[in-house]
Amino acid sequence: MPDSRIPSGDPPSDQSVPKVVVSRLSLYLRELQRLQASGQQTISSGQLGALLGFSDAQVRKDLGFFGQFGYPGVGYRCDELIHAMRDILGTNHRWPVVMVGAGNLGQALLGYRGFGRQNFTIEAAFDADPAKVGGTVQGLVIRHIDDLPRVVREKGIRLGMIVVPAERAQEVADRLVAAGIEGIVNFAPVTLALPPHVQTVAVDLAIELEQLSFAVTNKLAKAVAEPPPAEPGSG
Amino acid sequence: MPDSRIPSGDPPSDQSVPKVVVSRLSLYLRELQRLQASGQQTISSGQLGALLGFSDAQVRKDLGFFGQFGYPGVGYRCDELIHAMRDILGTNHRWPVVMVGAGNLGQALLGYRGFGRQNFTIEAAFDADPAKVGGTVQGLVIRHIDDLPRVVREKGIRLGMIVVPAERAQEVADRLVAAGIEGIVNFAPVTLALPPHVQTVAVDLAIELEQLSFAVTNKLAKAVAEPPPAEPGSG
DNA sequence: CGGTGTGAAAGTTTTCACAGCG
DNA sequence: CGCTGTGAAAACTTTCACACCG
Repeated sequence: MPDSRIPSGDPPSDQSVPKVVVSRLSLYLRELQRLQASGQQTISSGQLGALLGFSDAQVRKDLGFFGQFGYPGVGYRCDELIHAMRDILGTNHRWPVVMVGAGNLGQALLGYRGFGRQNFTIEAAFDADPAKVGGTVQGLVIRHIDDLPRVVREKGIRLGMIVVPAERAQEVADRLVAAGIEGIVNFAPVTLALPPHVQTVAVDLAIELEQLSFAVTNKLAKAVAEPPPAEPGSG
Repeated sequence: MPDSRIPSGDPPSDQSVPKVVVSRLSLYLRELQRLQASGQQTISSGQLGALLGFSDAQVRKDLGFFGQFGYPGVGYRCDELIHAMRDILGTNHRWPVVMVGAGNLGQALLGYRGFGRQNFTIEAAFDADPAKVGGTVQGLVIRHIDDLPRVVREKGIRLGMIVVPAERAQEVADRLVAAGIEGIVNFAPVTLALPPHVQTVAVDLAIELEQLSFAVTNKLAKAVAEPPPAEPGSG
């Protein structure tokens, strides 16, 4: 991997943006939405950073990749910044998603309300097990995986989630790619081999615990993210 | 965040190890276990890297943080390296884990077989909902969250998972910390405020899709250079 | 040979520090 | 004033390249 950057054709910059910046963008957005819901109108880079354990400079630098959104002496207007960030991340429009694998985890994901809040909808769910096909989960009929190409085409779906056992994940990935899917979230604990034009994000639940195991074992000192209001005057 | 490094008191090095190295370690381990299961005895840094999209030098450098594991001209012996990596990550011994939140996702996690393979066991599950407490999910009785401190103490549990709605996550985190938990995997879409000695790993399912949305959107934007729209801020 | 381990170089990301603005 | 936006410096991570090994 020569580079962790991303080609970008965005108006405010023709430069590439580091992946880690985009991941922080999602955190900023999540925090901003919470602030907005609690009625806050504006926020400074320092405040936003403190909530997430980042420095003020980091917040400003990250946003600077995409344009100028702030007001000197004031900070950022929550509503404006939320709209801008959703434009950047692409979540101002709805994303229909297909899911393959209607086991335990897949069924739970079908019921997860958090996707809708960010404009993602699981439009169709698939499985290869005849015992599951035709059944209804969370109001959605499970379809046979052979229907995947037709559904993807008819509904113009670009994103997919893989929630099948490790042994079947590569095969499912191949079918998603063949059906025209452009991005995959992979919950199976394997690394997928995919053509370079297909984007992936991997989530391995056991690895998350493993990272924690290391951290706890090595008693990592965390120098960050202590936002409770115990600190009176920060000046 | 002044530093993403980790103080380590390990024998082979008293140097600190970047977090990103530890995350790759988990990927190496996962791949090695797959190779071992398929009967492969040894593997070179180049082969292992190719399976994961990393360079040979990266693999060697990463391993080099922890010691010398290879044989020049041969590569690494899968069984030896697996054992060494599990020692480093701390998964050569069993980790009992508590889970708080027995909703859709929590119940699915109780049934997830992947944890056991890496030596994690969900020993107890908790909820605050009286309708759920006392019920059995995946063979485990759901307990009331008030029992948390006692169970954590009696079973010597150090890790916890938060699988409750966003609004309740901080309160649950506080209770986990009060009970003596040292590391938390947080599935709720909020950033937790925690004392620095408590480790966290965050998994936000909507954010994973959001990252994909960005990647897919910007990969396709090629020769589309439009004039910058008038920005509000201090331009 | 084919491969590891590792300094040194190259490249990337974060922090610093300050001009400038409302 | 308080805060943004941003070059420049510092810190960190990855890649290179090569001595050395079986």
